[in-house]
Amino acid sequence: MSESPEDRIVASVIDAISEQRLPAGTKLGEQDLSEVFACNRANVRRALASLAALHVVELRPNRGAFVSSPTPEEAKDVFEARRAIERTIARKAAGRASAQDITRLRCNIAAEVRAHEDGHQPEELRLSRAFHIDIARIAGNEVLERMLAELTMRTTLIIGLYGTGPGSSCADDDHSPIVDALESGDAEGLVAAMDAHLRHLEAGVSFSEAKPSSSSLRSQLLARKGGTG
Amino acid sequence: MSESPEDRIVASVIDAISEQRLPAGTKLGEQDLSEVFACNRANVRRALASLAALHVVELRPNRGAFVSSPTPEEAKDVFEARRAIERTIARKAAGRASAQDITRLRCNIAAEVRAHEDGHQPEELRLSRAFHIDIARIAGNEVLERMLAELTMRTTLIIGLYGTGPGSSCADDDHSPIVDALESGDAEGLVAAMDAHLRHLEAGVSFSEAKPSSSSLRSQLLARKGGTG
DNA sequence: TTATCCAAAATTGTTAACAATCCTGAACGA
DNA sequence: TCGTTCAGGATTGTTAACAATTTTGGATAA
Repeated sequence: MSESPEDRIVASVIDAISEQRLPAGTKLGEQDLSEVFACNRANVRRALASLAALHVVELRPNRGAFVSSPTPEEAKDVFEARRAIERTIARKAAGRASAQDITRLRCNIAAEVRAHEDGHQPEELRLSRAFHIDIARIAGNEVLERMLAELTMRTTLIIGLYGTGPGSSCADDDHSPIVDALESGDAEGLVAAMDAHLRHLEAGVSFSEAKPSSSSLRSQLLARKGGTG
Repeated sequence: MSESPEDRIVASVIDAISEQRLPAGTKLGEQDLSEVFACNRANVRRALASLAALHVVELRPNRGAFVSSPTPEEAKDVFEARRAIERTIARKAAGRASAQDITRLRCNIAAEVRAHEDGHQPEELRLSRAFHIDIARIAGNEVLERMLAELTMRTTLIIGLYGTGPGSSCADDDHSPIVDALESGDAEGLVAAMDAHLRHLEAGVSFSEAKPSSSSLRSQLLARKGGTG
């Protein structure tokens, strides 16, 4: 334990965004955050600076911090960068996955299917992200893993802003062929499966419409913390 | 104008590291920074949080902030990630460079050669980094560009820590073939030239030795600012 | 000499108060 | 009705003082 308040804020906000509890554009007031996380404003401000450096948050001087709203341009760049990163990760992860890794990934997919059938989209999104990050961990490059973590989070924001229909997120079981290729050690097959999956994901967004949104910050952030206090 | 103190600190520290004025492990004291940049400690602390999020700095609780010291493992990961990013950038930049871009890049190379002949290594390093980032800008993907900016900075730290000999940094004119391929629009040739360059760069480091270092923070940071005031 | 201890100095971490800016909403006039 | 103006409240930005921790340097003893 003994995690600094700053780290807790950063992790919680990223988690909340990754599960679409915090939509793009949400204002992150300093007072609110300091109350939710039981710390002083100085810590909040440092956390917001970190989040801004990670492109999670936009800081507007004298206005406050807002969850980033990727532009269509930015969204295109994020997808392209993600394809490049995931290709590299896939090629490296092939032939390096243990039986235990495969089991864990299949278990993750099962949970995804369950969440999908239950119509529990936030959980499904969280699991999908965990799936990709797990593969990055198997690849064994922490720098790439961290980059992917950032890009998947931004992808979630993009889908929340420009996604067409709830089913297109990660629903159709693109993940199974990925694990199959990973298990058989077929590097090029894995790269192809991953690329197809990402292009499928990208096809599910349309930049013609933008969804404005507002939400009550407090409840969205508290969802993942012990809310009894 | 009208740049926040925090942004100035972040930019200055990154610049200083990119020119090897600030070696790995240098302590960045809050008092020192607040005096150098004429601002209060709150701003310094926020800037350090941002720098930590960018892996420029390590924060040790109750100890302070230190310029990151990449481990050999991390160095390997950074090189690998950089190859992946630069390949993608190169493929995209090919066939998209204007005549003006080519001229600017050749001009940059000329300046690099001059700096090299003058034995002015910091300037050479700065120009080499600018060269790569310029190509990223030509590629037109800001996300990849920002990632490369971070990776090149970390590369500089790695070379400073583990580089063998001053000549191996970027000296041999690997950059000219890159511009040639870029000019002729030969995407695969460009990728190959870039990859060869990066592997050449990577060959210039050895993890058997680590160079301890210390430096006087103030002078290193002030070098790039107007020191007359 | 070398190791240990301890007080003083320096540095980081926290807090609260104050200043500056922005947002809200009602009063006012065209 | 519609747009403007302008206090009042809320929020962000700044500052200084204080607390907690680490580092430093010398005194002491083996």
